[in-house]
Amino acid sequence: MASSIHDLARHLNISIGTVSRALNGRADVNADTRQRVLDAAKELNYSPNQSGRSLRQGATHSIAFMLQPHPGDQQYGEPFFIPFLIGLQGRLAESGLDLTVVMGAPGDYQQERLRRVVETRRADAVLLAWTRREDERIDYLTEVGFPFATLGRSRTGGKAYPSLDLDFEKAGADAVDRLVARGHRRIAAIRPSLNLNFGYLFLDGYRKALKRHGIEVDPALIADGFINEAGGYQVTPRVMLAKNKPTAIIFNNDAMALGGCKALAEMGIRPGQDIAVTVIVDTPLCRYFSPALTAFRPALEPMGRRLAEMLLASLPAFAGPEGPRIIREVWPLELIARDSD
Amino acid sequence: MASSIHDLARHLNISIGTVSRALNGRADVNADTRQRVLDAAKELNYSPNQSGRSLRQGATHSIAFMLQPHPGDQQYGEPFFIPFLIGLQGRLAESGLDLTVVMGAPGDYQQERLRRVVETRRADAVLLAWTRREDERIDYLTEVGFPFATLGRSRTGGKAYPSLDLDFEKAGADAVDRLVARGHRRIAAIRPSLNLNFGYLFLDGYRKALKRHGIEVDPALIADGFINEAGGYQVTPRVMLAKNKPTAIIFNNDAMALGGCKALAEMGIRPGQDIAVTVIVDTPLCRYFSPALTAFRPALEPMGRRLAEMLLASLPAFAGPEGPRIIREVWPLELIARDSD
DNA sequence: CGTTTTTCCGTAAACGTTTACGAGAACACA
DNA sequence: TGTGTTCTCGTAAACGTTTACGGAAAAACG
Repeated sequence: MASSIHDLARHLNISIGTVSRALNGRADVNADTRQRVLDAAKELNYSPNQSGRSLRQGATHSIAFMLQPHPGDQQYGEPFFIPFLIGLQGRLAESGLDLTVVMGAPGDYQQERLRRVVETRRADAVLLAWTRREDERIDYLTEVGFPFATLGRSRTGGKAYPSLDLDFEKAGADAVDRLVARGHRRIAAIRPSLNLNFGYLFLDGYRKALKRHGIEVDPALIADGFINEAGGYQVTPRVMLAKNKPTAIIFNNDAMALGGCKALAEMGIRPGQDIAVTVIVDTPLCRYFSPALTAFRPALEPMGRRLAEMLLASLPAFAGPEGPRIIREVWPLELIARDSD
Repeated sequence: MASSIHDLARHLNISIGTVSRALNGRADVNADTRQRVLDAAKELNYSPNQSGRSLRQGATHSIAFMLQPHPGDQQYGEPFFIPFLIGLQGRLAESGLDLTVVMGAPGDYQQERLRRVVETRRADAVLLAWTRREDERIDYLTEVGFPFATLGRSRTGGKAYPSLDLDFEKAGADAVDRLVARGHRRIAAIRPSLNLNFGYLFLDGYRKALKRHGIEVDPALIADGFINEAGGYQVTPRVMLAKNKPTAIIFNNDAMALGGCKALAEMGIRPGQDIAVTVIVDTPLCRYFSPALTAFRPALEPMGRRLAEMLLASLPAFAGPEGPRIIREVWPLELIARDSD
C-alpha cells in the first residue's frame, strides 16, 4: 500500500538517490532513467511521504490559518471566512501547499495556540485575522522570526509583513457621504469594542467625512459594543438617547447591526423609514434582513487568493527570481444599496 | 531557536533516549532525571518537532476535514460548518490532534484531493461531509483501509465506519405533521438534486407522514433543484403550477428556501400569509429573513465534538481499553417555530 | 557473600526523504 | 595517448524522533 522511494529503487534496480533526483526533476539524471522512474512511480502508485520530506527539508508545506471565532452567537459563526478560505486554499494548493485551519475556542486570545503551531513547526507560515490595533501575535511572530501575513492591518509598528486589508476608512467616509447627500446631519456610528483595528479605521473615515461636510462630531452619537448581536442590541439604545437624536446609524459589523435593529424595533423605530441604517461589512444576513440592509461588500474569495499570493511572495522558497517581497494592499468595499437607508 | 532533543541531552549530559523516555512519561526513567528533563525542556523552550515524530511513529497527529463548498452563491458559503468545526477542533485538540481543513474548489468532487491526502499520509484519518446516497469516497477509503468518519450517512453498503447524521426523516415527518395540524393538505417538498443522502431521508419522512395522515402523495408537489438559491428560485414555480396548488412548501435547504421565497414574492405570494413555508436545516438566514422562517435546527457545535469523539473511539491509538468501537448516531433536529407557516 | 531481580540508562537502528560529494564512464580535444 | 570536461549515478549522511535491546549498577533475597 505505502510504497516508498526504496520500493521504486529496488523495482528499477537503481539507487534511491537517483530515484529522488528523477522525481524532483534535477538536471543530473539521464532522460531515460527519469522516464523509467516516473513510469514506475505511476505503476507502484507512489507518492512521497510528507513527514519524510518535511523532516529532511525543514518545511511542512502547509500554511496555518488562525481562525478565531468571536464570542457571542455560538449557533452560527463567521460566514465571512468560508469564501475567503476557498480563495486562500485554491491559491495555496497551486503551489503545493496545504491549508491547516487552526480553530481556537471562541474568545480565547489564541496566543497559546499560535505558540504551539510555531514551536512544533507544524506550518511554514501562519495567517492572522482580526488584527488588533496593538497585536501581540504580530509582536511574537516577528520576534521569533516566523513568517506570517495578516488579513487586516495593525498599528504594531515598524514591522514588515504582508497584509491585506479592507478600506474601512473610505467605507466609513462613503457611508457618511451617502447619508449626508440624502439629507442626514445627525449620524451615529457603532463599532466593536476590543481594539480591533478596523473599528478605528472606520471611525477615522467617519469623523473626517463629517468634518468635510462641516458637521460637528457628536461624541454622544458614537458608541462601542461587543462584536455580536447582543452587543449591538445593548449599545444601540445609548445613541438613540442622545440629546440630538440621530436620524441615521452606521454599524461597523453585521451582527451588531442585526442586534441594533432588534433594539430599534422594540423602540418602535423602523429602519429604512424612521431611521437610516448602513452597515460596513456586508454578509448574506444583510441581504435577507427586512428591510434589506444597505451595506459595503468585500470581495472575499479574490481576497483569499491574493493574500495567499502575497504570503508566497514573501517566502524565499516561493518568491520569484527577484527575491521575496513584502506586499501590503488595501482593497475597496463595494456599496450595495438596499432598503434600509 | 529550535531546540531539539539533542540539545536537551547535551545540556543535561544524558542520552537522547533517556530524554525522550522522560518526555513521553515512560516508566523506566528515574523520577529525579525525569524532573530534570522536564525542567530543562521548559528552560530551553523545547517542543517536539512534529515531522520527526510523525516520521518515526507513522502518524501525523492530525485529522483532515474535507470541506466541500457547493457550487452556487460564491459570495458567501456554508455558515453551517463553522460551529461544527469549532466543536470538532475543540475535541481533537484535547487529544493532541490538529484539524486540517482541506477545502476543495466548489463543485469539484474531491475524489482527487482525497487521494492526495491519503497517499501522502498527511492525516491519520479523514472526515467527510455531504455524504451521497452512493458515495465513491467511502468506497475508496474502505478499499484502501484508511480510517474515516462521516457527517451524514450513506447507503454505500456493508461498511463499518463511524457516522453522525441528523434525523432528516423525522424532521420531514414532523414538518408535515405540523402543517397538517394547521390545516394544510397540499404540501409541497423541495429538495436538492444530486444524490445527497439527506434529500432522500427527508423525502421518506415526508411521504410516510402524508400517508399516515391519509393524504395521497402528489408527484407534482415534489421537486428537485440545485442546492443553492438559484436552484430554489428556479424550481419553486414548478410546484406552484401544479393542478392542485400547494398551500405549504417544505424546503430541504435554507438557500433553496430563500430562492424559493424570492420566486414566490415575484408571483405575489406571501410566505406566512398566502402560503406556509418550512425549512429543514436552520441557519441564521432563516431567523433574519422576513418573514422569519420556521425551521429545524441542528446542534452544530455538540455534533462536531461528538463526531470527533466517535472518530477517536474508532482509532486503535485513541480508543479506550476495550478497544476500538464503531459508533453511529442520528441526532434530532429541533423545531424553531417562527412566522413563515 | 553469592545469586537473582529490579531499576535505570546508553546505544543504535529505524521512519522516508533530500542532497553534498565523489567516482566511473564517455566524450572531446590536442 | 594524455588530459580535461561532461554526464550520470551511487554512497552516505542528515533531519528529529521513538524504541528494542542489552548492560551496568543497585537492590533484594537466600
